Amino acid sequence: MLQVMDYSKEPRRDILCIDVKSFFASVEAVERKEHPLKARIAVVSKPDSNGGLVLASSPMVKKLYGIKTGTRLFEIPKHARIDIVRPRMALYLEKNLEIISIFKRFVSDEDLHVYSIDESFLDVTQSHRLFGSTADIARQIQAFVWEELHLVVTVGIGDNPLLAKLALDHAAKHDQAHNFIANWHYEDVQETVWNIAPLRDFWGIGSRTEQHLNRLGIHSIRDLAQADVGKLKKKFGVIGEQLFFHAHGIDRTRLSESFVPKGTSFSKNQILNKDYTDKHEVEIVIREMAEENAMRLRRHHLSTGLVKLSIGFSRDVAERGFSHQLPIAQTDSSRKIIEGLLVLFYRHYQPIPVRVVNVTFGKIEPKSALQLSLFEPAEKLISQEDLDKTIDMIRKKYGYTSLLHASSLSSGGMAVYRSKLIGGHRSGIQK
DNA sequence: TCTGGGGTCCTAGGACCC
DNA sequence: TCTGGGGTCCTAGGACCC
Repeated sequence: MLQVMDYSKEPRRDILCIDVKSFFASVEAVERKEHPLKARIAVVSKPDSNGGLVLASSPMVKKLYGIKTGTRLFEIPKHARIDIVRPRMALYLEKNLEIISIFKRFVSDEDLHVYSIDESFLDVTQSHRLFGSTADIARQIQAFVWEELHLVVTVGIGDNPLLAKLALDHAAKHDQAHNFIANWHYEDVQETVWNIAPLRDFWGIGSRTEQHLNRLGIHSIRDLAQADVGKLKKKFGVIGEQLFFHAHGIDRTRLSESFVPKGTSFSKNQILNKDYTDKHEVEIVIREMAEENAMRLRRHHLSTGLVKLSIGFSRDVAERGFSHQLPIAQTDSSRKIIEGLLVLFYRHYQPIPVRVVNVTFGKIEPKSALQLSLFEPAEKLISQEDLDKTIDMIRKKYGYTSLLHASSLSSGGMAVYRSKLIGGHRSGIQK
């Protein structure tokens, strides 16, 4: 007996999920006046290190060498005729904005949800009178993006955001014959959604959840749709229930309601170029990362009330590392933030080689008036604040490298290197 | 010799309160 | 005399996404 859903009460919207084919690599191709589908480019996170990671590769590179996102640099054959390119995040961000401006010709702001640097959802239910059918709108967007930017976009169409996203990932991206557009609706779930394999390719299922499901005898999306919801809920909590409904193509998210940018945390993550055995060198890295993150706070007139520090140990040891957080008085002061992080660091430090450092600020709030602490004389507080602002101003004008704390100049310091990065990647902007 | 970086959400267990 | 119980908040860890 097949478990099938009654879709008559489910929302039916006209949702597009759009992404740019091999976005970073395609932008690089266009910059070189090449056709994005014919170019042979791989954008690699750290081209200088064998451990560098492919962030995007041209369709041709995928086809000829099987190189895709996540491939390591050392896995790329030496003889391969591929341009290995350093990421230019600032450039991609610019192109992203141009593409979004094209979307806005077709939908109002509330019906647009920018999901990532190269993926957006559009609810075009209200756009038909002006622009025609859903498929017409998809084709017009493709045409505009091609004419104006020479980029190829792929479009998934569905009754809700999930179906649109699945249509995009599992059909549109691979289907050049149909002009990179795919349409999935409730009626097609059994022939489309249920056939997605392996499990981990499904949105929301990673390798861990796949293993867990396998242990429960669930090996396909069809199996998942036939499973006992009660049991899933018991094993996975609310996620279990959600997985079950997703397997049936059900998703009640309304774009116009869901689009509430959270923005509650800022984080900096860094895999060090070697294992750090000297705790002072780790401290310096923490200071730098905190400083950069604090600059970001001040630039946006925000403050944090919670600092988190995660330390990952070297792969050579059995221990994994630790992660701790500490509430602090709402602040944007580098000094206070660093103080909190170092409390965490020295409270939990063990003499084990460190390879990964993560600094996160939580409880981010708009900065109101100057927040005075009861325990600190007001004058001292203000002067520290002025100092931070001055430092930021100079850095904004002359670049991060123009002002470094003395500690950053020792061998553990990577601030200079990192200053050339935006979002962890080279910005491509000359300082 | 091989470790990207920036996010969000969920959960279990403990502290604390009434 | 009693191993109460529920709510809320916090923390650490895990899992996922692009």
